[in-house]
Amino acid sequence: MEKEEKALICPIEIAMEHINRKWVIQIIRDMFFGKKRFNEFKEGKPNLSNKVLSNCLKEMEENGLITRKTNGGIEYKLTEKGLALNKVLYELAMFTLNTDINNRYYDDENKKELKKVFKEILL
Amino acid sequence: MEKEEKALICPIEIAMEHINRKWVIQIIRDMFFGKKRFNEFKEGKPNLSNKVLSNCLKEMEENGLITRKTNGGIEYKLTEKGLALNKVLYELAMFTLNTDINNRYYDDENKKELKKVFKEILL
DNA sequence: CGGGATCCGGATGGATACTG
DNA sequence: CAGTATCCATCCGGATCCCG
Repeated sequence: MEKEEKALICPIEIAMEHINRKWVIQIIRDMFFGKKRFNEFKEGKPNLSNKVLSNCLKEMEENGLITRKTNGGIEYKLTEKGLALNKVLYELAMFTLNTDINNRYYDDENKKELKKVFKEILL
Repeated sequence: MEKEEKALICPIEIAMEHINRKWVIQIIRDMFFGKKRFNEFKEGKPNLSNKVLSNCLKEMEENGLITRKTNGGIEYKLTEKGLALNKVLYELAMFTLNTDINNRYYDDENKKELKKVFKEILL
């Protein structure tokens, strides 16, 4: 009997399957910033419809990123696994801030402040 | 005259706009692993059609992640900006490896080896 | 408040065949 | 080798209305 071999799937691809969908990363970011409820996630996202948000939260729950609990209304929380995305989010933010060399999106002061905020919240 | 304010878009969202499309991350990973040519990117991706790959490479070029140059055939290369995604890729890989606590995808030896490889190539 | 049910249109992905 | 050109399927987002 030979040793069982699992086909080695690239871990990067597996990670991307968790966060590929359009709103997932933004919702996770919101949760790191303290948001918990359905209608909170919709704030500032005029294009996010109920259906899409609902599906999104469901998929995130199936993927083990969040939990859904009743607590005088329904609250969503990051799981251990969801929290483990902190460094991914941090590096995504740093990528943008570090490659915005022509200050297309931010001036130097913005960058400094944003780096500080993301570091405090995500690391 | 008041100070000009740019609307502050979340840097995480901007980063995601670069890598959201289905094959982008895998192509960038391939490039970190030394692949340069159209047909090399197709290896191991039976569902990646010519059209989709072509569009994908075009968009990545527009986004400043890669360059396209003729060199006895056409070669794609990561730009400085593209290379700056190294830590994002690394953290994506680590996320999967660190949260696979039930060894669903990898056994402990695989994990150790994969961590080593990604560290060498991406950091 | 936290969604579910429908419906629609555009974007995206994929297969196949062909080309300079 | 590095794509284009078609055609087709589908997914997905978004709008709207409805419900317990």
